[in-house]
Amino acid sequence: MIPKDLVRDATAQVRALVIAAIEKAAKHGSLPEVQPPEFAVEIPGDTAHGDFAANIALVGAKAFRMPPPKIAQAILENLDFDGSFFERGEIAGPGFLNFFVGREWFAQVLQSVTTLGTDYGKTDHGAGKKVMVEFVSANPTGPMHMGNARGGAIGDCLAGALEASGHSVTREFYVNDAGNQIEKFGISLQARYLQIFKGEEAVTFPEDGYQGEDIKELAQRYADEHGDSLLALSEEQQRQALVDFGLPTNIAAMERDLDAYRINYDVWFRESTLYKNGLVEKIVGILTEKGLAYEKEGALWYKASEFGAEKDEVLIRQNGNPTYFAADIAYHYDKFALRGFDTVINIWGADHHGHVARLKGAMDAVGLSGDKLEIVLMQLVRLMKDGEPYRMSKRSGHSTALRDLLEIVPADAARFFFNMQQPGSAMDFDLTLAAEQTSQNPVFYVQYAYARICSILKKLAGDGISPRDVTQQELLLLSAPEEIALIRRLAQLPGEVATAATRMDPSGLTRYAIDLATLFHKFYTACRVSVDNEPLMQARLRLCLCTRTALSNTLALMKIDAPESM
RNA sequence: GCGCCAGUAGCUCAGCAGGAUAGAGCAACUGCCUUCUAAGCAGUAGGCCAGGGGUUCGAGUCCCUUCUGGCGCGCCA
Repeated sequence: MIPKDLVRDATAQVRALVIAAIEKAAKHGSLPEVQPPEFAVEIPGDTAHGDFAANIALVGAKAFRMPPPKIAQAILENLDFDGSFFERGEIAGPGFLNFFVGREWFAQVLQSVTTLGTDYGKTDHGAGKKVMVEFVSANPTGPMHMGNARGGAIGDCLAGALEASGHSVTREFYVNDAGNQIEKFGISLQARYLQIFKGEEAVTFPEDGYQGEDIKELAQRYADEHGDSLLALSEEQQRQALVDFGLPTNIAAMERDLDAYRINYDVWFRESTLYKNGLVEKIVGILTEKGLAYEKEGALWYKASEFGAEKDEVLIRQNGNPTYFAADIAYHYDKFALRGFDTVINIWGADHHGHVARLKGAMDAVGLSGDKLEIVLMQLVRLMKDGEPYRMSKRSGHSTALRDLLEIVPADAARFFFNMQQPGSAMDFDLTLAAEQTSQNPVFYVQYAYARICSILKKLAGDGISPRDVTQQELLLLSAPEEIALIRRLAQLPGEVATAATRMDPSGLTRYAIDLATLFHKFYTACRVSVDNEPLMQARLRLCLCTRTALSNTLALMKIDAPESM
């Protein structure tokens, strides 16, 4: 049995050791016989405070009715480290119990990384739970913008973290190919199309139409391919033909752009199917049956305020058309009730936060559980160039398209940058930094560490030296502070991945990668791999290989390349 | 007006669900390449964690409040 996560194992051991010590102390009478409280075991920021620390004495002051240092003392005296990773403990600060692992633990970490290889970092935290991540879901009436770019990077990397931590993941794109906006799309295309043949002045562009150049381009493409054949048809037929042409064109373009961004979906779900298969109707029926719908001013309303929303919401408009909200309830009903997802995660722009409570409430209302719906809200992105806000689109006044971004910034850098911050914080995307291949660019910093490792291996191979199996005894030769610090961080990858999944925030992974790179660079500066002491050289070579594995696995999970040379 | 999110070094951000002296990177300054990639490393400097109250052994972290910024509050999506 190969340990997958030695940090988790050691943490569990600390817990068990402490509990056992408390019981023993209670028997001797040095601690009162009471139920010990919940306590935390964590990795101290300062390694002088041990490898792991427990705050039991601090949180237990009330329960034991003793001052923390005394509690810590009683526990410490009863700790039995036999057969554990640990060799000693001590009391520090206001009453922390600090634990120090034996050197064998570090050797075991390297053995674990070596054996697991590309699987290192993966855990079974998720226990095979079915999770959907729905992200980007950009409006198919136009090109994707920066918000979609950020959502794409976050969603895809989060999906990666969920997969690596043992979930069964489905990546999904919701295509809004129905409703009002498609109508608007139709009339906009129609106006542009007619303008081509009748002149711009002859046809007034609708007030609330889509102004973008992309609409003009689509109309032009239709005209190029089909000429003025639409002029003979009815207005409705004109719009229909243009939508039937424009929608697939736009969707194909999104698919292509996302593919260049390394995002590939398992499912492209069409909103229109919810109308075709009657699911929207069914939802309205369910709510009506439960007495949660009522008529007012010719519309059908749902009592959203009874399920945590600020106010009631319209399901069916006066004109008989269902609202977007009605379709969204049906869509999420489909996700949970019909397709059986245990958890559904939606990545939304922060401007949709008003929708969160009512959609969760609606899940409860139709007899499902709103708790299983997780919404990750991300703040908007501001593009910066040379320290100033920047618009690079030629289309005046409009937001920048994802495909324009990818022409300037490599997908590697974009995916990395969008995941350097938590989704919840507003982001300035520094184009200058992301596009330039300089030392300041964190992506290159990390990739450089990887390339450096590869370079060492190549150099040694050129000298006829190749890595061989190393014994635990030989791994114990790694004792420099830089070596120990690097191994300690290597050990944390499985936990980092699991945390990213649990918190639904992949940004810890980019920080981890940067950290690992830093620690490797420090090791590189302090310790030479190619030394006369053969066992030590092999141990260091092993450390290099393990670092390469951890870096590579971290980047691979985010679909970021790790180049062998730079 | 009501609601949501945020305010930490000059700039961009961390701070692990309350813990030990508040951390990185960039920018600035000083050092380190005859040996595995200097796209690197070491060091210096930089802070009333927006302000004010509270909760307790202990608060950047939790509660209240004020200020500032962003975003919502459609029979739009």
